[in-house]
Amino acid sequence: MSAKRVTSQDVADLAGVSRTTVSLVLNDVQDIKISPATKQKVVEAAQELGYVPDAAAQALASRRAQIVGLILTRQPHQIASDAFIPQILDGLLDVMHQYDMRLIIDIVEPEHQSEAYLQLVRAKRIDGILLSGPRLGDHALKSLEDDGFPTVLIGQLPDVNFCSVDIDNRAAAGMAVAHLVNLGHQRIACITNAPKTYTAPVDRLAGYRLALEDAGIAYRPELVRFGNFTLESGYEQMANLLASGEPFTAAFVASDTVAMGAKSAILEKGLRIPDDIALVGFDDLPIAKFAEPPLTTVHLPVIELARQASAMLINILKGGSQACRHILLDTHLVIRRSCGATHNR
Amino acid sequence: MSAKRVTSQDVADLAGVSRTTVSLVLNDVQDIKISPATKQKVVEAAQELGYVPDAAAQALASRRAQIVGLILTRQPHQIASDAFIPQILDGLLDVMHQYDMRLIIDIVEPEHQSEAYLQLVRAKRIDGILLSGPRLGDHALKSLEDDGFPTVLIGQLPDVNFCSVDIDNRAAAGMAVAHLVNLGHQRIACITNAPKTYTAPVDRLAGYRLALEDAGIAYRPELVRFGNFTLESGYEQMANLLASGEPFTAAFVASDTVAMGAKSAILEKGLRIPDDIALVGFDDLPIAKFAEPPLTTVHLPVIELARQASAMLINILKGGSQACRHILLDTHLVIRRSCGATHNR
DNA sequence: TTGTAAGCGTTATCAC
DNA sequence: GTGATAACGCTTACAA
Repeated sequence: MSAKRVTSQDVADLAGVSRTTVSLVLNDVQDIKISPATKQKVVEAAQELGYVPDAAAQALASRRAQIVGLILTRQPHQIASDAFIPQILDGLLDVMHQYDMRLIIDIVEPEHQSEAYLQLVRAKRIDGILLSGPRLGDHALKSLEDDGFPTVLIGQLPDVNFCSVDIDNRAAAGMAVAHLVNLGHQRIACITNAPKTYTAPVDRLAGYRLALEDAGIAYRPELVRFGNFTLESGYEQMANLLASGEPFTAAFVASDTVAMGAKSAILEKGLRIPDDIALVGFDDLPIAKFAEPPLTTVHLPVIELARQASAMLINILKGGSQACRHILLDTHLVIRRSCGATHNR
Repeated sequence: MSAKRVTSQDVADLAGVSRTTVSLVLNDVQDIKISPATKQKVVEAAQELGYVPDAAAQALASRRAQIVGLILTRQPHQIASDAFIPQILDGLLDVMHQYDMRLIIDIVEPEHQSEAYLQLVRAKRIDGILLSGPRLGDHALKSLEDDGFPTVLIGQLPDVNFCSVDIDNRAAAGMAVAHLVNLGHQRIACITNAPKTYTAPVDRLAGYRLALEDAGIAYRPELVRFGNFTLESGYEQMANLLASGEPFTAAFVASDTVAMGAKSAILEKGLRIPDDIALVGFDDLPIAKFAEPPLTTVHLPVIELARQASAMLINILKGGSQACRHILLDTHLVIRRSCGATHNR
C-alpha cells in the first residue's frame, strides 16, 4: 500500500535545517526573517520529497482545522429539487480554493433542532460555519452566539448577532408584484416559497402585501397559499387555489421551483399562461429561462451570495474585524413571457 | 470566548479512571472487556462534562480522519444547473450520518487534471474518496490506484481497478430509443448529455445506435449532436439540428437538463411536442414530471447510487473485503406526455 | 480489567 | 536567523 509518509523531519534533514525552520518557511511566517538561501533550500527539499503536511498534526498544533462547515437546513424531501445547493457550492468553493481551505458539508433537518453541527464545532473539526436556511428558534445557534463562534448566515434572522448575507426579500417581492399590477392585474394570488417558520417567505409575503396596498388593492388571505420548497407543493397549492373558486388573473410565486409546480397545475387545468393567468416567480434558476413559457422572475444572485458569505467568514477567521456586518445584495426582475409583457428569452 | 476545552483527562478524573479507560469505553473497543460499572461511570462523566473528543488529536493518533471526500468532476459553468448534486448529497449524507463520518466536498475542473484531490489524500485529510464524473486519462486517479487508496467511483471507467456504482447506460438508452421506435418513429435524432471524454455519453450513444440497428434503422451521424451538461447546450444543439434540415420526428436526449434546453428550442420554432417531435430524456429529474409537456425519461436512481457508493466505501474503510466490486443499478422508463404515448403525469 | 507510557507530526516558545 | 524542546489531545501497545 501507500508510500512511507514524508514528514517535516525528512524535509529538514534533506535541507540541512531543523524542523522549526521548515515550518517557518513553509508557513511563510512574517515576524521572523529567514535568509533567502535557507528558504530556497527548504522549498526545494519539500518539493523534491513531495512533502504535504499532515492536516491532523497541523490542526492539533495550530488549533486551526482550515475547514469551514456549510450547514444546510433542509427537509429531506426538499433536497432533491433544491436548485440552490449547486450554486451555493460553486460560489463557496471558489473562495475556499483561494484561501486553501476545505469545506465540510452537512444537511440537517430543521425539526431535529440539530445539535448536529454543534458537534463539528465542539470537536474543533471546523473553524467557522456558514449557515444556509437559518431558522427561528434554533437553540444550537444561540449556543454558537454565546461562544462567539465564527458564523455567517446565508439569509437572515432577527434577534441574533451574526454576520449575514441576504437580499431584501420584501423589496424584491414588491417589485415582482408591482410589475403585475402595472400590467393591469387586480386579482393577484400568492404562493410562498416556504412555511412561515422561515424568514424569507414571511418577508416576501409582506412585500406582496405592501405592493398591493400601494396599488390600492385590498389584501385577501383567500388568495394566499404557503408553498414548501418543492415542485409538488407548488402544484398542490395552485391546484387548491384554482379549485377554491376565487378568481385571479395573476400569481406571484415566491420560488421558481414552486412556480414550476404551480405552472404545471395551471396548464393541466387547460388554462393558458399568461393569457388566463400571468405568473411571476422568484430566484431566476437556470431552468426559468427554458421553461414553457419562459418564466418572469426575480433574479437572486445565489453564487454571489455564497461568495460574499464565505469571504466574510474567511475575513473573520483571518482575524479581520469581528464587527458584525449585514450585507444585502441587489435583485432585479427578469421579464420573460409568463406574465405577458415584453417578451424576452 | 469559548469555554475551556474538556479533555479526556477531565473525564478520566471525574470518573476516577485513566485516560486509557476513557478512550476504550468511548470508542467501544471490542477486544477488551470493561466492567459495566466503569463503563457507566465514564459515560456519565463524559456526558456531564459535555466531552467531545478533539477530532484532530483523534485523527493524529488513530490515523483515521473519519472524513470522506466527495469529488465532483465538473466544469464551472455546468455546476449551477447540475440537478444531481443535491441528490447525491442526500444519499451520501444519509449513510455518513449512520457511521458518524463527515463529508468534505470539492469540485474540480476536468481540465485541471487536478491533483487537487490528491492533496486531500496526501494530507491525510480524508480516509477515502467518492468520485463522481470520473474521467478518462486522469493521472491523479492512477496515482490513487497505485497507492491502493480507498476509492469508489460513481460512474465507471475502463482500465482502472476501482469499485464503482453505476447504471447500464447502454441498455437504458436502448430502452428509451426502443420506445420511440415502437411508437413508429424512424428518424430519431440524438443529443448526448456530455462530450465523449466521459463514458456515460459514449455508452448512451452506443445504446441509441444499437436500438436503431435492432430495429433495422440505419445509424446516421447527421442526426447526432453532443450536449454538454447544460440547458444551453441542449438548446443550441437542438436548434442546430433543426436548422440542419435533416428531418426527424423524435429525439432521444441523454439528459433531462439538456432535454429541457432542447425542448425550449423546439417550441420556440413553433413545433409541437410530441406532435411534431417526440422527446425522450434521461435522468428523471424532479422537474421532468412538471415540464410542459411532462417529459418521458429514463429513471436514474441517483440517491440510491450515492447511497450504495458510500456504503461500499465505508465497507472498505471498515476493513471489509477489499475485493473490487462493480454494482449496476436498475433503470426504467417513465412514460409521460412528451413522446405521445399513454399519458401519465 | 485497568493503568503507564510512548508516540502521532505539527506549531510555538524560548534560548542561542 | 536558527534550533532545541515543549505542548497539542488522543490512541494503543505493553505492563500490571
